[in-house]
Amino acid sequence: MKISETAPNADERRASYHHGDLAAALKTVAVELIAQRGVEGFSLREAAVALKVSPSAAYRHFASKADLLAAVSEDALAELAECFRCAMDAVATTKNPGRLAVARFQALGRAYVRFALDHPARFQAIFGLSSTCEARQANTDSSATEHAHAAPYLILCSVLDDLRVAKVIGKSGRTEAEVTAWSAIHGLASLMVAGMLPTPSTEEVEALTDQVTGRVVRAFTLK
Amino acid sequence: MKISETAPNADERRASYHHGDLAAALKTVAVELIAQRGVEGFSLREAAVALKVSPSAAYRHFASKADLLAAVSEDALAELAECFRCAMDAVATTKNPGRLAVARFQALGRAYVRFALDHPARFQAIFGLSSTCEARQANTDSSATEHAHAAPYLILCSVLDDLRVAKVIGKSGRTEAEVTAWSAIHGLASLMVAGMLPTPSTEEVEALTDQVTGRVVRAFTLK
DNA sequence: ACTTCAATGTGAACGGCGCTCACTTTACAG
DNA sequence: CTGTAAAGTGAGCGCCGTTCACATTGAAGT
Repeated sequence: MKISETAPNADERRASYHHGDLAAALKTVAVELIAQRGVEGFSLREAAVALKVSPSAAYRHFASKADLLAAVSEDALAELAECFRCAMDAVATTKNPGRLAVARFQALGRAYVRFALDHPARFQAIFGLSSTCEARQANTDSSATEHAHAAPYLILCSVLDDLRVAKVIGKSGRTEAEVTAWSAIHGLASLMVAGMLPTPSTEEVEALTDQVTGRVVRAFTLK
Repeated sequence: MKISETAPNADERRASYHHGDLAAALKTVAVELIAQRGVEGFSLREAAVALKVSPSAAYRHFASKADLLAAVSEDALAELAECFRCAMDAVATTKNPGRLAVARFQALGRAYVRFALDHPARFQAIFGLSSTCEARQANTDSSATEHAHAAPYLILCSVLDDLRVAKVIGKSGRTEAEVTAWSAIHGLASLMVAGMLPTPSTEEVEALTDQVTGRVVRAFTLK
């Protein structure tokens, strides 16, 4: 993003032969192409052509197509985390810590679903490939996969901690809530992106999301 | 033409030129290949070679690779529905209709997760492609997608009806429960298949699944 | 029994793909 | 001014999905 601030003829010089920041440009155009054709329809060559660059040029910056996709996924994950932080900060502060934590939790749910629907390409980049089945023995041993979601996951956990501190949920519930809350929100967003749930207007989506997150809170609320 | 000395039965005679049931064979080998290489690594040509058949032969039975995958998905969905029915039938009958309905609901959750983990290829065939993003205007207009999940979804709904009749959940909760329960279970299975949750032993998986389904029930239980 | 025909499988071919390699161009350090 | 490493090029390999003209087969009609 910090390319065009030095000299006015920088772009032109770069355009002559060297691109300037082909790596970033590739990631950007990749997101656009994925948005148009889906992850499985994304083509490295097409991205190169769109940037008026030889297909082999991409391999100076990424070891493979999968590597580029992984980089896009990483960026998207950071973006999701940023959305989480924004959503939490945007929650109106309340004196009641319980209500505040619940509001934050629901804001996270809305942010997650909104991210998935607004940026399906990025969402697909994060969760779309996953290289399931037996074909992932050469992968970094699961710790990387876990780490990949660390940022948003940790934010969720911090809100769950808030809920526990505010005595909205109990101690044992706190642990269970990690998986349950993550599953419910992720499942909702996945099904919506996949078009397997009626995807109504924005307001209805938010209402539906609030329903789900509200039920999750209820599932763990101390009697 | 040399096939067998004893009795050239129908199968072997067909094997000379005509395969017999190439459509079914393609679907079967597709599942195997997807299990090995994942959906995105699946190749029509490789499937044809595995069956000792010309790549173009597949096009006598399926309009395209996507069409074959759709057929696999359809079969997998029927199989999932069958798993649901088996799981429900296997629940020990109880006099308490509430407990029975809850047990059935949890059995459904276990069946879903078990199906996803035991048959990741089939699970991926159902939910893996989905043709998200803008690239699905040529698709059948969402009613087909909805119908695609009709069978398992309807089974889930019937159990939710049981829960309502048994007064475990309320009337308003009954509607919300459809989306919430589906999202939670689907999200759990998706995250597990994607390896984004610690995938422990079978027993622990069942315990985790029961936790989630139990919490869902709790979320809708009448006070 | 012979013909006809629709169904099914073949092989070659087209363009697009991921990826590699030898080469060229550029930017910059010494 | 020059050498060197980074960055881009273009040809080419093998695989892919898909198509098309053609070959083979089983069965139905006469």
